[in-house]
Amino acid sequence: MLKEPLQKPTASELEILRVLWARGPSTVREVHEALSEKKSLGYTTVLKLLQIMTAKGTVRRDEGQRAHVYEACQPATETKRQLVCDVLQRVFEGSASELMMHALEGRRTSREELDELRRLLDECERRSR
Amino acid sequence: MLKEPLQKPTASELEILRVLWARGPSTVREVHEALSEKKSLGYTTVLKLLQIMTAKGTVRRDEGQRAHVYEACQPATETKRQLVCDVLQRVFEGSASELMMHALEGRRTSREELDELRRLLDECERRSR
DNA sequence: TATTGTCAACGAAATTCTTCGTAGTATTTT
DNA sequence: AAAATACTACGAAGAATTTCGTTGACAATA
Repeated sequence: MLKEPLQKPTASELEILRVLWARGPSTVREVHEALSEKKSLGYTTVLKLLQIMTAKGTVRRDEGQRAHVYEACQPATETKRQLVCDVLQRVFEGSASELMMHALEGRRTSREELDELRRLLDECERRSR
Repeated sequence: MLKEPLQKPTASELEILRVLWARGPSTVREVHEALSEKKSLGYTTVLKLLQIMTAKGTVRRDEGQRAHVYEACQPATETKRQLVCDVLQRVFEGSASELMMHALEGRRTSREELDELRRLLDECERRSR
């Protein structure tokens, strides 16, 4: 059953995806070790999650070696886009500026970040013209 | 048990909150009718959700009338900030510009929206200086 | 007042998520 | 080869979510 990855990853799945994005293709052990630095989590828990994600089509695996190597099916940027679009719709009715407003509010934003944001707007504008 | 609303609302709870934010204090019937325009949902489902949310401290209710009147405990802006901060951390490791990048990507952004975004950045900068 | 309609409370089923324990198999070390 | 180690598969328990049906109280109406 190869389903399109229309469904967004759950909280736990996202944590695993982040490891895979950061490390690239990894074994269960490697993912488990990476996650263990942040929180206590059983090895088989990670294994099970990866098996579920494989079934969902979120990740694929290379069974060539005894320790299967897992890899995200979608590029990080695509999944991130999907996740942000989801809140954009569900919380802000599609208004990017409202989203931005709440993102900037309640946190100090560095000079660099502000510059970067401006650069993004410039680019977006150039592209739309 | 009055718990601080540290927990983020679930998907269904958010839908209800959005109605309460838009309408202001409302009865179960009113919330149900508002939601019914978008999707089919039983009356008691909405009632139950509101009862759960009351228990969690997400909403409070006025039992003065036979039809209780529900109201969000937190202002919309506070909950929205919380939700966006959550993805900001969970998905983008706190980088607002990365969040923005993915939000702008994959959708046409209107001139007005861009202007508004620029205005937000100006304001943010002014405030931080 | 008898009937009909409205409402809250409760329980509970169905689903999804999260987390592991156990068992079995393959590999490596003694 | 025997023992220890590393892995996958499977099942399942527990928690959280979502969705209603049913019941009983109250109110409006005929």
